[in-house]
Amino acid sequence: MTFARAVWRCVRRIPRGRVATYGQIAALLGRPRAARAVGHAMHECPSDVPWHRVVNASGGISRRARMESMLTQRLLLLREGVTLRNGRVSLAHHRWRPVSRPSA
DNA sequence: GACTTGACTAGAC
DNA sequence: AGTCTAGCCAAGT
Repeated sequence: MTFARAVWRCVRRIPRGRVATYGQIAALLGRPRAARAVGHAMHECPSDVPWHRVVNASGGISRRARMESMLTQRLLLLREGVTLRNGRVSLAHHRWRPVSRPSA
């Protein structure tokens, strides 16, 4: 099992209308310092992964090569009822809080 | 196995 | 609050 697969599995658990940060995903997988690697994994995620529900620690949409991807992410989030202010999600209100953790 | 590349972050200005 | 910097980690060369 590659780290990337573990990331995708975790992201698939994020419910509609909720978001998680790269660092949060990393922590859930037992690798609190691997936020950057999570981003790397998201770069090549399968279509069944709700990648748009992953934002950076500031609640914003991280920069990437194709700006189109950023716009799409904003659209998908709005469609799910996630409100953005100044291009940022209010993590206090929309952050996903899983009940159980996959690793320990 | 060393080196490079990012959809990252916390801390310092 | 915005910008910069130094660590961070997995993947692909």
